[in-house]
Amino acid sequence: MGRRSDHSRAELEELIVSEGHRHMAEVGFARFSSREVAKRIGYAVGTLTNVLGSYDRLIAAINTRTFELWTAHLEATLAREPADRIEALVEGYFSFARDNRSLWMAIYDHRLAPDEIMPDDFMTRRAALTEIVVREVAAVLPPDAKDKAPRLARSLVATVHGHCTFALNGSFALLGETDPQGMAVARVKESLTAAEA
Amino acid sequence: MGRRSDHSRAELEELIVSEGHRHMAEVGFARFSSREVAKRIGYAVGTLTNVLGSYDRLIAAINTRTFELWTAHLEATLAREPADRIEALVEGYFSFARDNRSLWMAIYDHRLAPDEIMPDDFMTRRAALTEIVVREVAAVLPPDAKDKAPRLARSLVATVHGHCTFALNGSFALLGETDPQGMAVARVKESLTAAEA
DNA sequence: ATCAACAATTAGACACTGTTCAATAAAATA
DNA sequence: TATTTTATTGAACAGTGTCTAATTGTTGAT
Repeated sequence: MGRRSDHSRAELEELIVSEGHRHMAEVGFARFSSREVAKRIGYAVGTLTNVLGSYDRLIAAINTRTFELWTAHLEATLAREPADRIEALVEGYFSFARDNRSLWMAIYDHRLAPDEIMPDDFMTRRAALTEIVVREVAAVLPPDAKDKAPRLARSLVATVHGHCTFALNGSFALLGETDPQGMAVARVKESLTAAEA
Repeated sequence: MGRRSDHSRAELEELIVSEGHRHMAEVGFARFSSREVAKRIGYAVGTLTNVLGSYDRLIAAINTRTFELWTAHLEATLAREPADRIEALVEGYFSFARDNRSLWMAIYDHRLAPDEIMPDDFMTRRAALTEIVVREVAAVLPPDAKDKAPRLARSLVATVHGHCTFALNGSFALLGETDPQGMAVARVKESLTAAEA
C-alpha cells in the first residue's frame, strides 16, 4: 500500500464524487453504498472516509453537484428564449426532477446531523438556483414592487417544489390529478398577478 | 420459544407499531432500527419481520399512524372554531410538522420499492387528511365553483407542503425568510381569491 | 546516497443493519 | 392422551459506514 499517486488528492475527490453521482443516479438514496463506489473506482473502503471525511459529506457533495446540473438545466431552458419565462422555469424545475428522479430525490432525502454544518462552498453553489428565480421574478414585477422579489421568489419556489414532490412521489396520481405541472404554473401565476397592481 | 400468548397477533402488531412509532419520534428515519424496537418490547429480531412482513411495511404502518394523528390535530384545530378556518388549516399543518419533526419527516423520507404497493387500508387512512382540506376549500368557494374544490384543494396542500418542507429543512432560514407559515397563508389566500368571481 | 519525515492507501476488525429459516415449545384440536 | 398448528426464537447471512494499525511510495534534508 502507500502512495499510488496516479491521482492528486483533489483529483481523487473528483473521481469519488463523480462515480458516486453516477451510482446515486442508478440506485437512489436508499440503496446508495459508499462501499460500492469504492469498489467501482478500485479503491479501498476506508479511502472514501479519509478523502471526504464522512458518508454525510460524500452525499452532500453529490447533491451539490446535482444542484449545479439543475441550475444549468434551468439556464439552458431560459436560453431558448421561451415566450413565457416563468412558465419555462416551472417546466425546467419539473423536467429536471422527472428526468433525474433518483438524483433529485436524494437532495431532499438527505439531511446532515444537527451538529454538522454544510460547508460554505456547498451553500454558495446551491444558492445559484434560487438566484435565477429571484432574477426572473424581479423581471416580471412592476418597478415599484421589485424589492419584494426575493421573498416572493422563495415562496414561489416552495410552491413549485410542493407540487413537484407530490407529482414524483405519487400523491397526485393517487388522487387522480393528471397535470401537477399545470397546477403549479396556475398557482404561480395567481401569486404574480396578485403582486402587481 | 413457542407460543407465549400474552398477545394475540393483532395485539402484537399494535405493540410493535406503537413502540416503533415512539422510537421513530425519538431518533428519526435515518437512525430508526427495527432491531431496537424488538429489543424494547422484549421480542426477538425475526418476530418483527414475521408479523409485519418487512421493514418497509413496518415503516408504512408507523407513518400511517402519524397521518392519523395529524388528521386528528387538524380536526381539533378546526373544532376550536377559529375566525379563519383556512388560515387555521395552514397553522395546523405547520404546527404538527414542527412539533413532530421526526415523525412528519419520516412520512416523506420513506418510499416503498416500485414493485410493492401500499395496502388499501393504509391508503384510506391517509386520505382522510386531504378530505378535510377538500371539505374546507369547498366551503369557502362560491356555489358555482364548488366542483373545482377537489383539484384546487390538492394543489393548495402541495403549496403548503412545499413551504412547510423548506421551513423544516432549513432552506428558508438559510435565505433569511423568517415567516414561512405566513408566506404559505398568503399564497393560499391568493389562489382562493382567484378562484371565486 | 542515505535517512527520516510525510502522505496516501490498505485490510481487517468493529458494531451495526434487515432478512431468513430450521428448531422448538406451547396451545388447540382430535 | 396424541397430534397438529401456531407463535417465537436465535443463529447465520450478507450487507452497511467507520475506525485504526500497518505499510509503502515520495519528498526533502543531510
